[in-house]
Formats: sequence, C-alpha cells, structure tokens
Amino acid sequence: MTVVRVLREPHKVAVATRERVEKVLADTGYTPDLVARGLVSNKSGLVGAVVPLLTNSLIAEIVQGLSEMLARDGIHLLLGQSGFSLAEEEVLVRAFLSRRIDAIFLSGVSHTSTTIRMLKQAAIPVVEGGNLTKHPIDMVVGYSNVKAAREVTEYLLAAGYRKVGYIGAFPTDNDRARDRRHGYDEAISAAGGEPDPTLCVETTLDIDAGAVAMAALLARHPDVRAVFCSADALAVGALFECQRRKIAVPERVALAGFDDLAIAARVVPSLTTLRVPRYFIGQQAGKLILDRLAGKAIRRRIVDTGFEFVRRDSA
Amino acid sequence: MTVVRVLREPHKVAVATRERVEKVLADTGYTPDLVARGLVSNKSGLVGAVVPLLTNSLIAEIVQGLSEMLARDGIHLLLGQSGFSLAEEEVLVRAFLSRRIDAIFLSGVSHTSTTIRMLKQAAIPVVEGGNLTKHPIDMVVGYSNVKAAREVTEYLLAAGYRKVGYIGAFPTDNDRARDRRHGYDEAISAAGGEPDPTLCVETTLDIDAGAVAMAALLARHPDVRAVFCSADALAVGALFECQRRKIAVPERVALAGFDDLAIAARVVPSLTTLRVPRYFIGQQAGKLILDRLAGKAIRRRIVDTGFEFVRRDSA
DNA sequence: TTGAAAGCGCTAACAT
DNA sequence: ATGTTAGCGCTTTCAA
Repeated sequence: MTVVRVLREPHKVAVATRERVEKVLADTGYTPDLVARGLVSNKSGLVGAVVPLLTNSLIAEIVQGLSEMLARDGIHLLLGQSGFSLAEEEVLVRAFLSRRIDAIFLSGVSHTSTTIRMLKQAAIPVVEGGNLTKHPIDMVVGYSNVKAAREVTEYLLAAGYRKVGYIGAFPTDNDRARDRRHGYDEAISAAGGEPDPTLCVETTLDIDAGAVAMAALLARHPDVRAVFCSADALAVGALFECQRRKIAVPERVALAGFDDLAIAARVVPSLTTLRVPRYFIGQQAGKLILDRLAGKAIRRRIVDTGFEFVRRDSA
Repeated sequence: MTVVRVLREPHKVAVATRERVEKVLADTGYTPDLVARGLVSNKSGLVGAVVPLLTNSLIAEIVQGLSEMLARDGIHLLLGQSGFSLAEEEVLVRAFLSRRIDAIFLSGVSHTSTTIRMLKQAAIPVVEGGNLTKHPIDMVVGYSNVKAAREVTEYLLAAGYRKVGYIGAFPTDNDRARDRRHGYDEAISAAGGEPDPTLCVETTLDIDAGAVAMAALLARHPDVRAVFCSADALAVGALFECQRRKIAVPERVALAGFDDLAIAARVVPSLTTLRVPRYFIGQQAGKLILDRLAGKAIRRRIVDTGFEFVRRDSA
C-alpha cells in the first residue's frame, strides 16, 4: 500500500519513505500492471474499433480522428479489420468484448443480429460511424449516403446529361455502397427515368477496378454521357481509362466521384465529387465515447455530420 | 472448475452436467474474461504497434499485413500514432508495456534511449520495420532507404540529367526520410558532384506540399533538369505543379518518386519510382512475432525485404 | 503515516 | 466426475 500511495498520492507518504520507494521503483524498472488494475476496476481503458480495411484513406482518417481523441484521455485503441465481412466483424466484436473493452466503434450501420445482441447485452457505449440510421444500436455519427449519392446524381441529370451510368463498390456487407446505389436509383426514378442495371457496374474498390469497370460500361453503352462513381478511387480509375482512350472528360463523358480524396482536386480535369468529413466523424465518435465514459449525458445519439457537394471540372 | 472444464475440456464433464452448464452460459450470455486470464497466464494476447500516422498508405498497408498475420493466432492489435515524434512514441511504448503487450512493432529504427531501455528490460519480442539497421533492438524487417534513394538518384544522373534536385519529408524523428536524403547526397557525391542544399527542399508529406516545394525549387533553380522526390505524394504534387506551369515532364524536368503508391502508375506521365513491399513487411513482422511467441528459433533477426526500381515515363 | 485483509475472474495443482 | 485452495497484481476498506 505504501508503494501504491507513492504512485498515486505521494503527499500522504513520509518523504524519507517516499524516496526509498522511488529509488527501488527506478532501480527495478517497475511498470504498473494495467491488466490487474482493470480486473479490479472493471474498466480496461481500451476501446475497440472494427473497420473493413485500413488501406482505405477514408477509413484510415476516421480511425486517426478516433485514436487521437481517445488518446487525450489515455484510452487506447484495439483495432480489428473485418475485410467487409459482417461475420468477421461479429468474431472481432465477441473477442473484443472478452477483452472487456470500455466502448466500441463500428464502421457502418448493418451488423449481424448476434453482433447487435452481444453489444446490447454488454451495455457499453457503441458508436456506429460513416452512415446514418434511425435506429442505431446506441449512437451513430455519419451522413446519409443515400442523400449524398442522390445529390450527385441529380446534379448530373440537371446538368443535362441524359444517360447517366453508375460504377460502385460491391454492396455485400457494405451499407455505404448499398445506400449510394440506392441514392443513384432514386435520382434516376425521380427524374422520370427507369434505373437500368446494365448501366451499373459493381466491383472491388481500387483504381484498376474503376478503369476496368469504365471499359465495361463503355463497351455496353458507347453513348453513356456521364458516370457517377461511388468512390473517388473508382472515378480516378475511370478517368485514366478515358484518358487512355482519348475520350474527353467532361466533353464526351462527364465523371463524378465520391469522398473527395486528396487526389480528386489534383487530377486533370479535377474531379467533381462529394466531400465527407472523415476525420471529423472519427473525432466526434471519440468524443461521444469519452463523454459517455465520463458519465455525461448525451444530447443527441444520432449525429448527422452532413456532406458537401464539390463541383469541379470533370462534370 | 466445472464451468472451466465445460469450456476447455468438455469431454471430462458428465453429459448431464455439461448440458446444464451450457444452458446457463447461454442464458446469461457469459463471455470469458481475457483480462483475468491474462493476469494468471502473464500473457495478454495483445501486440502493440506504434506508427507515425495511419493516413499514409504506406503505413496503413504495413499495419494491415501485421494485423492480418496476428489475427491468425487470435492476437489483437493495440494501435498508437506517434505523429512522427519519438517522444510521443516513448509515451505510447510505456503505456503499452503497462498493458502487458506480448510483443511490439515499431515504425523506423530510431528511438529514444528510454524507449530502447524499456523494451530491452521488458524482454518481449520487438520488431522495427520499414528501414534497416545493423543493430536492431531485437528484430528488424525492412529495406535500406539509403541504398534505395541512392539507386534512384544514380539512375537520374546516369540518364544524363545534370542538375538533380531533391524534395523530401522533414527528417526530424523520421529515419526513413533522413536516410533517403543521405542516399541522394551519396549519389551526387559519388558522381563527383557537390550536394547543393539549395537544390533540396524538405517539407511536410502531402500532395500540396510537393507542389509548393516544386514551385520553390523552380524559383531558385529555373534550370533544374530532374528532381528526386522521396515520396510519391510529393512527386505527384510536383508533377501537378509542372502541369499547371506547362512544364513538360520529363522533357524539360524529369521527376522520380518513391513508394510506388497506386497512383504512381496512373498519373500521366506515369511515375518512375521505387517499389517497396509494404504489405509484405507487415506480414513478415507479424510472422517473426508469432514465431517468437511460439518459442520457435528465429534464424535471421535482420530481414532485408529489398526494393525494386520501377522505370516509367516521368524520368 | 503505514500496513493488513479481502476480492476482482481466472487457472494450476491438488483433493475428494 | 466434481470441488477446493491459492494466487496472478492491483485497489478498496479498515486497522494500527
């Protein structure tokens, strides 16, 4: 107990005793054991984060914001990658709960029923991020992917492009991709059109896939006038494919992206896209978690960060 | 103990008892407490990783490889961002040791003496990654940044470009950036030249900074014939700056990058650069850690993954 | 000002 | 086949 006091309430220990203890601590290189402390306090000081893939700068920025915010209170991040699989997410959530995490961040708003049940039973703060839902497990920070995609598509239609195609990520186990596709379909329908599946290509999420998808789309519909790409990586790939084929952008085909990655403003022509407050989402998620762990009341459990349409040269 | 047996050695428990226990476990939603288990076994099943910044696709890929490899053995990743500060790295290492991590991955090979002392005393497997050193704390997986940068610069010199400039990241607390600069200087000297500091610009690590640096370099040396950018992000920024100024690449100024990011092959002209096995470094680091934790003997504590010069159109 | 006792959830070793 | 005991390193409470 004297050692504990030296570490936590040094003023309550006689100076001579304190110095003796401090010397021993320094000599032995003592480090307090947070595992044991956690066993007693029933708090681990750990927050879990389950994300699809770290090598997606969108996700990396969210994790960065989250990690930096949590670091302020000495809380550390347990990171798991689900690889866009809800089953894998469930495995990670179960394991993290066994590690007695104090709170958890999940990417997206669709999860297995078991994941949801486990988290509700654990009764820890849960923040879902990157999308919105009316019925979060606990809290959610994000923006409406449906509305955002709809806004981009509506812009393309309003700009007079008749035949507007779609290139997006596979929607399986990925609610953001699914919702963006819905937003596109909604905009087409609202304009009195009929969503045409052959105008839509769904693929993996990288530059090359965007190029291949663009080639496929052009093969099927040589007269396509504009393409909404539901991720900048895909849009950049599509743009490069057009450049290789000497297809003028936006004169012959207009392109719009989604995410506003750093590269979007830099390609030529610069990419019309949708800006998402990635870092801010991570920060806010971290703040909600910290507030909740500090016992503060949370006013809003659903935080809509909004988004911003960015008109540039490609459309 | 009966409950423990049901969970770990079910065959040793009578069927009736087992079923009764299993029912209660299911009803109560029992989850084993890995914290308490860790206290007994003196193993946390946690590996720490301290990296400068997650929003650097190089680092994100290393972490991805590491995390995926560790996941195979049910080991989880504790992630900390040092923001290119060795002091912050030290803080994180101390905190992670308090959490009784079983092993640790550090980005780079330069660390504070306290960091090194703490890790040696902790006597856990330590893998440094992304660079090489003759004297790792324990193990190291990477490639020689000096040699790699030297090779790129030598290529530029051999291609006949006389005045070769340099744009790189700030070398403070960043041994990779420092070594790349050394490699550049070495190549210049070896060719009988005198490294000229005014031909070198050191800056932050993003596309915009690359553009600004290129502008500064052109202002100082309008006749610069080639520029080695020690990161693709900087090279891409420099390239865009040239495009804005209608400076032909590589005819008027040749550019070479470093990292071979996805974008490097895609810009026009495609970027001559140096490919680094990022994902592989993470994987190998994870493998070394797993082998070591499994008590296997490690043959080589210094793993040189090598690198690959990629000649494209920009130089 | 200092110390002793009990207990967090688990596991290894030893009964019954 | 099932149960008991002790102890991992810490903190809370109570005692000296």
